[in-house]
Amino acid sequence: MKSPYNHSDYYTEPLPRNFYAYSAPAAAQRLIGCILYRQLEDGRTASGRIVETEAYTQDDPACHAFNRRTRRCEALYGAGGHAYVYFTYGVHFCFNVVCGSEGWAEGVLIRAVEPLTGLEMMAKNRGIDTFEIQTVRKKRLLCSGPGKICQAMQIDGAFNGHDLTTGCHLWISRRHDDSIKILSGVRVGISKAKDREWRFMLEGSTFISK
DNA sequence: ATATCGATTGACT
DNA sequence: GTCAATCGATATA
Repeated sequence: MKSPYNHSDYYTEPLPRNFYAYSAPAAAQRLIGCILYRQLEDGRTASGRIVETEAYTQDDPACHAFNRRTRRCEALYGAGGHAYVYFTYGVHFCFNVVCGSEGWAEGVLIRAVEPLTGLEMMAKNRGIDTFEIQTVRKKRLLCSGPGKICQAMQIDGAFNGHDLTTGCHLWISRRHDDSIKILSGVRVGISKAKDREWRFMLEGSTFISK
């Protein structure tokens, strides 16, 4: 029952590889406002606007790839435009967009998304009553955190290394509005390099984490 | 082999 | 505000 997604629309087609060929802090800002798409095997889709990101680089003490090249963070060393998905706290998955060039680890953690379509599916995945997400306040519960996004959009370890430029299963499309403003701040939940202001947020969004 | 802790979340005081 | 859940990756020996 698979229904291919319609990529003829300028706004829904996946961003090309070169979109990601920037260092993480730059890529993290480029990704604000872009649309994250998830299509399940059965054809159902969910999407949301990326409103919060964080940058991590190989020479950054807070990065998983800081000490050495390990099995877990191998995907971070790939070419830009791939996914790095890891499991943390024994409970949650977190989704990163690999950026920069192959051989140098850089990634952007997607921390919060404004739900746009597929809200019922996301609510079900999050264990939230579909009737309740009518209000903005309840919509926030769907994707206002990296673990929540993965649970809502069914992103798990199987997506580690996934190519985001193919437009299949999981991809990102361009920003619709270029007049947005981006706020920055310190990253959340880390113990090293706390001072770097590598967290970026869409100004005015009510769908930020925390 | 064993110990520690984490790019989090939700429940509870 | 505090804290448990829960497990794999990593560090240390």
